[in-house]
Amino acid sequence: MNKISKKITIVDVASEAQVSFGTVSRVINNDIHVKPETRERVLQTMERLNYVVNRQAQKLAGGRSNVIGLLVPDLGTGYIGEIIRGIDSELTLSDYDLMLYTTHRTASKEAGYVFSLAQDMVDGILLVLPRNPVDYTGTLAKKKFPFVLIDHQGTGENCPAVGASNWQGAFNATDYLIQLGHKRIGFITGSLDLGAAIDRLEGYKTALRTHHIHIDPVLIFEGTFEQPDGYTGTAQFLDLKSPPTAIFASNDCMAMGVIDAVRDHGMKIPDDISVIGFDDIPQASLVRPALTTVQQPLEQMGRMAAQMLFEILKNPDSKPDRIQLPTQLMIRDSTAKLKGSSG
Amino acid sequence: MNKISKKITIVDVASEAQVSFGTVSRVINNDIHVKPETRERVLQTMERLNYVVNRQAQKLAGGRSNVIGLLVPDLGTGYIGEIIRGIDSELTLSDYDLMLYTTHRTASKEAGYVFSLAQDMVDGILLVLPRNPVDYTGTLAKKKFPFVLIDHQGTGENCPAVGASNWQGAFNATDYLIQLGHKRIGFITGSLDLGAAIDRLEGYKTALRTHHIHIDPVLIFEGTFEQPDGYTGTAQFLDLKSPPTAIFASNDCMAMGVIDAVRDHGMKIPDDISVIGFDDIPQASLVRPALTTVQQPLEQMGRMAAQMLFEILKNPDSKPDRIQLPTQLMIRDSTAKLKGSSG
DNA sequence: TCAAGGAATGTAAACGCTTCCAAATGAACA
DNA sequence: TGTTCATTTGGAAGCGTTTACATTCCTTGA
Repeated sequence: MNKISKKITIVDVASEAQVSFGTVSRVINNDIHVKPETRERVLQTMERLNYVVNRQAQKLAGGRSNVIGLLVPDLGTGYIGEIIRGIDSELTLSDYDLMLYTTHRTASKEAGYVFSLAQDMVDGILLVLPRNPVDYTGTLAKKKFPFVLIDHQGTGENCPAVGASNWQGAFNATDYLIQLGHKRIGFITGSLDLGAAIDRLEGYKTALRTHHIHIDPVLIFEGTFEQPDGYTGTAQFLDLKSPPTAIFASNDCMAMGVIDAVRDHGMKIPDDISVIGFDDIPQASLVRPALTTVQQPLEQMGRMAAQMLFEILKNPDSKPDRIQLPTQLMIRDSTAKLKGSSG
Repeated sequence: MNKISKKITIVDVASEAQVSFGTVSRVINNDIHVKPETRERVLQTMERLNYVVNRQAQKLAGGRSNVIGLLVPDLGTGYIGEIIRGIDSELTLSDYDLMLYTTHRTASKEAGYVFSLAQDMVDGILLVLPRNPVDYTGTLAKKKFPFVLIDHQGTGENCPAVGASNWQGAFNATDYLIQLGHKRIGFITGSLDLGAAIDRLEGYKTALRTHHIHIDPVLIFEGTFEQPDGYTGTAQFLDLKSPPTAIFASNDCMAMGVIDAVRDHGMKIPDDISVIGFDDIPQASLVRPALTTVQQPLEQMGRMAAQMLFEILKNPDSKPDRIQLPTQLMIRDSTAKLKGSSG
């Protein structure tokens, strides 16, 4: 109620509660060595004074800051948005706050800079898809800085990571198309420097092999996970003498490009051509026709990653864990039985 | 190259560069009183030692932290995502980092708590759409804490804010429908505790009045900006004896609900009924038929807000500015001339 | 040649906390 | 009653900065 409410510190709380500031600090940190009634008195005083701990000072003095960092490549696609939601929902249950770094933003500076910066801001860090994960994880592991990789790309290192079963997802999707009678299936890859992209490609290939279908290199277009790749690849496919009857894009963004290209060619989905994506971003169920896609549990991945990080923070010596969440084929309206197929 | 690369501080830099740490601090802060050659030497030493300033300590010692906060209600709709992208792109050009707070996450605790927390973490804060802006802005203004409101709701206060011309956007959209020959136009409102929602409703009403069209209360459905409202409202409209021939939803999310409801009623868009949304979220151009909507420059709003905040940070006494960005009608495929209309 | 004054640099104190060690208190036992 | 040991509390040092003030150095003009 004072004119200018000056900042309340542990010293203020201490003098109000008739204890030393050391004791107040102990209360804050749930130290055992405080008499219950003293603790209670201090807590009440903190309440009454609207005391809020200064995390800067906490961290500076060698404690935790109760802030975790999230490093993402960009905010473009909704893909990240889903992951953030998962993280956020986990944060709700904890006492942590979130610091957001986008790598494109700091691409100019070296990765090391970001980390140095992050390291004394946050207690741990969550990493989404840095294109070149080598430096990142190496640096962090060396410094024993707590981190978890999201949608990891399987660098040799043995570090905590949560990902999805990309291989299985791609296999199932391809298999499903084959069940529908499709034999010529175009595939648009993601950035092949990413483990996830490779796994998807392999899943596709394996499904074809399993059904003894020839893997035609002409039907594989190398993309980069960006929407235009879907368009370009599809345009290329449709110019073939023997074009595919179905197209499997390595993510939903590219699938949107595929849809546009198909439409621009005057063909109809799914009547003339079936389309499958990967990720199940929010848009996927909204476009018309609704996109059949492989659901990647993005939100859950974010949630799990946050959980894992908290676990590591709590118990720094826990051994690195690698979690793989199942993907699920979401059958919607962009796929159909091949016309004239007996399948 | 050392085994354990211990943290480099200004003291290390100072001793390496043969100056006192005070001088190093001066270099960091671009203080005039440093001999150019000394400055150069210090800068080179910092470079060589990979020195990175500790922002915790900076802030603690009374300086800035070079971190700004962003307080958003949630991460649901892509609406926020667009805004964040704008902010982020502005951040790229600056030396600031971003702290993300979601209010739902802290709803349990009082708003004051979040602010106390934020205030000593960040230099300034960007606010998106807190449902009850009163407390927030009041508290902040009183403490003279730098902040900018995004997509503001016009509380009486005179505080820095960037918004969009909701009224004009709604007017134009309604006017356009009328030009197409529509006379019975359903309107689904947003949460009417928000200024933006009210402005949109008023724009709609004014357009009708301007064309001497009766404002039928039956054609106004009160929603909350959530997708299901669009569905419910539309279902209700279509059950009317004299149903609307066009529906204007106060945001794109609800428009998606409208589309679903129309489809479920076995009617076609835009042949049987025209639909307009508001916001132009990324999905809008992706759904089929592509949604005609009022483009709200979300990314630009984020960008402007960040700019304003930086400006305030640089010059704390600059007078509060209220920016209103123009909205734009994006005509796509969900609207058409009224059948049998001579318009 | 010397004093005066400004430019450049050094230094102590403070920011709000944690942590470690020392001091005080109290309980249990002989 | 005194001793011992565990529990609880107090207080100093330090985290990496900024800032205000003190000091040193160099110019300049008489």
